[in-house]
Amino acid sequence: MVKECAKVLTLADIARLAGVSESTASRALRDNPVINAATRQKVQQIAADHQFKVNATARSLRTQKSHTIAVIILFDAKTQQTLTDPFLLDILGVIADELTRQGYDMLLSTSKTTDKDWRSYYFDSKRADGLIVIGQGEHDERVLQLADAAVPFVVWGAADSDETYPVIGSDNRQGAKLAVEHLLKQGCKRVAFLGDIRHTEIEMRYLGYQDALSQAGLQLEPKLQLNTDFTAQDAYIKTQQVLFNELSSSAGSLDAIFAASDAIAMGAMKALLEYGVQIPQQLAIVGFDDIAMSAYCTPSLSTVKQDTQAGGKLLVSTLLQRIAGKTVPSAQLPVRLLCRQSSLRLL
Amino acid sequence: MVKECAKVLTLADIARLAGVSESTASRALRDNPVINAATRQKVQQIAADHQFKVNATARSLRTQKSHTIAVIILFDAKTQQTLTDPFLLDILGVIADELTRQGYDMLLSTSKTTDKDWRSYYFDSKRADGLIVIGQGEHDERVLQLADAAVPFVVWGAADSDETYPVIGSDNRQGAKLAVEHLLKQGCKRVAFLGDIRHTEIEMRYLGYQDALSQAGLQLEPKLQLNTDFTAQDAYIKTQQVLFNELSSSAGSLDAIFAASDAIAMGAMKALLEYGVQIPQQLAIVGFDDIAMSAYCTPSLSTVKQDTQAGGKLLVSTLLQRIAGKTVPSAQLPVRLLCRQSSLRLL
DNA sequence: AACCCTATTGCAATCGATTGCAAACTATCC
DNA sequence: GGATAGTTTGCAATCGATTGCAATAGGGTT
Repeated sequence: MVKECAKVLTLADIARLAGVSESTASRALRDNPVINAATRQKVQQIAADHQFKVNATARSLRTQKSHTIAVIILFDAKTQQTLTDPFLLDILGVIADELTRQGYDMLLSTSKTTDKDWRSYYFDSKRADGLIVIGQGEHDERVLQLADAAVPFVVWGAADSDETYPVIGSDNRQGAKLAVEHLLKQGCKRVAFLGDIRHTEIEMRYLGYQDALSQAGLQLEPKLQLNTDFTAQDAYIKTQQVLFNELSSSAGSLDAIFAASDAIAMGAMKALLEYGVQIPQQLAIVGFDDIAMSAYCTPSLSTVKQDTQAGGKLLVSTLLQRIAGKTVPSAQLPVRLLCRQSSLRLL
Repeated sequence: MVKECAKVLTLADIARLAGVSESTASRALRDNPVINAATRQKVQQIAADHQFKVNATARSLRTQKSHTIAVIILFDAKTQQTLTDPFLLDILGVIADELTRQGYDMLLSTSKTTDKDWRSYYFDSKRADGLIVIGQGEHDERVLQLADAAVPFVVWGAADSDETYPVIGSDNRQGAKLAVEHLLKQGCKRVAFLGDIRHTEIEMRYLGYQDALSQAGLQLEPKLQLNTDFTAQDAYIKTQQVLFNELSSSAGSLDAIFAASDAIAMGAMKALLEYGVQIPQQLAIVGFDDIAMSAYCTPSLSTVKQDTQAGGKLLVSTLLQRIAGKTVPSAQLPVRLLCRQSSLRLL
C-alpha cells in the first residue's frame, strides 16, 4: 500500500533550486553568519517548502559525530524478561526526554542483546557518541573494559571507591539507613533484608541497613538477608521459603522487612498477607524506588524515593560534558523516605 | 580521565595490513564468496585482531540503509510523565530483543519529543528504515500523515476499519467481553467502565463491554463510563469523585468495575478499599494488560492478559516485511482472561 | 601455441553533507 | 585610478565503506 512518491531531496537539489552552490546552501541551512542574510533566508525558505531534511547519515560521516547516545540497560541474566522493573521505565523516560531536549537521539539496548563488546559495537562503529549504562549488577567486567578505552560513558549505580568513570546514583546507603531507622522507630526489633547484595547498589543499601541496626545496638543476623531477583515473583517465593520460618523463631519474631526495591517489597508483602500476617501491625515493610504502584497497593507501600527526574538529567549532562572532553565527578542524589501504610503503626 | 588511545582503524587500514585493496577487504569481511577463501580468512583474522568494526555511518550512507528502527511511544499529552505504564516497558523489551535478533538497532523516542513530523525526522533524514508507533491515542493525524507518505511503519493499537497501514494489537473487544461476562457470571449487575474511549484501543474495549452487557440483557448506563488517564492516580481520583456516589444509588448499587488497564484498576481499587468497600464481595474488579504487579497486589487483580511476547515479535516481523516491500495485513492477537482474587466471589 | 573460461582482485565512482581555502565582487579611501 | 580591506560565494577535498566493471592470472582444451 506504500505509495510511490518523489525521491527525497538532497542538499544538491536545494542548492540548485536556490541557484547557489552546495556549500552556500549548507552554510545557509546551518545559519552560518558568513552567508548573506538574504541568501540565507531564501535557501531556508526553499528547504522548508520542500520539507528538506539533512541526511543524518551523511552529516554524521562528515562531522564524525552521530549525535546519538546509546543507553544500555543491564539486567540479571537469571531473569527471563529483559525489562522488568518499572523503575527502569521511569528513569528511561527522563533520559529520553532530556536527550531529545539536548538534540540527541537515543539508541536503546538491553544487555542480553549486546553481550559482546559495547565499545566496538556502539562507539568504534560510530553508532553513538557516548554511552549511558544503567545498573552495574554483576557485569562489572564490561564496564571496566569501557573505562580502559577512550569511550565517554556514565553509569547509573553506586560509586564504589575510586572509579575512573563517573557514576551517578542515589544515596543508597543513607536511604536504607533512613528506612531501617524508621522501622526501628516503629518498634520493630528483627528486620530482614531482601535484595541481591552482589549488585553494588544493593550492597550499599545493605550497608545502610547495617548502619541503622548497629547504631541501635542490634545484632546483625546474616540469615535474614536474602539474595532476591528484582522481581515480585522471586521475592514472593523466597519469602515463603525462608521468612515464614522466622516469623516466630527462637530469636524472636520477624517483625519488619526492608526490601531493596518496591517490586521485591510487593512480592514479599503478598506472600505475608496470604499467610495471614497483619501489615504493619505484626510486620512492617519498607521498599525502595517509589514506583508509581507503590502508593496504590494495599496497604500502600512505604518506600525510599529515588529522584529519577534529577538523576536522568544529571546522567545526560554529565555524559555530554564528558563528550566535550571535561572531567566530571560522580554524584550521589539525595533520597527521601515516604511513610505509607505498610510501615506506619503509630497513627 | 579518558586515556588517549590509538585512532580507530578504518577499512583502508585493514586492507593495507592485509596487503589487499579496500574492495577486497570489504568483500572479505562481508563473506562475499567471490573472494578466495584464504584471503577472506586472512582479512577477517586481521580485522578481528585489531578489533576492527565497520563504520556504521559510512556503511549506511553507501547502502542507503540505516538498519535502525525508530520506536515512537505516544502518550497522553495531559499526563506529565512520558513513560508511565508498565505495560509499555513490557512490550518495549520484547521489541528491543527482537530487533536485535534481526540485526537492527532501536531508536527510542517519546511523542513529546518529536511533535513535529516523524517522516522527515526519522525517515527522510535516513535515521531509520522504518517506524513502530505504539499507541494510537488521539494523535491519529500524525499516523495518517505517515500513511500518506511512502514510509514503512506499523502501529500497535486497534485496527479501526480499513487502514492503509498494518495495525497489530490484541483482540481488545473480545478481551473486554470476556472480562465483563466473567463479572456478570459472578453475580454483578452494575458494571462501571474506567478508561478513555477517545483512544481507539479503549474504545474497542468499551464495545466489548457493551457486547457483554447487551448480551445479558442489561441496560447500558453511559454515566458509568469515565474517561480516565492511564494512571493509577487519575483512576483513584475519578473513582472518589464519581463512583462513590454510585455505590448505592436509586439505580441499584455499583458492584463491578472493568478497568481499561491494570494501572487504572489498581488506582480504583485503592480508593474503594480505603472507602471500606469489600473486594470482591461487594464490588468485583477486572483490569487489562496483566502487568507484573497485578498478581502481587492485594487482592490480586483479575485481568485480561495481552500477549506482549507475540505482539512484539509480530510488530517487528511485520515491519521488516514492509520494509522489504511486501504488503502485510493487520492482525489481532488472542487474549486470555486471568481470574484472580479481585473478581472471584465463588470459591 | 593459441584461445577461452573462470576465479580473484583492484580501480574508481558513489552515497550526501561539510569545510578550508581561494576567488570574486563591492566598498572605501588615498 | 588604483590599492586595500571586507564581504560573499564556490571549488574541491574529505568522511569510510560499497560495488559495477574492468583487468589480471591461472587452468584447461584442442
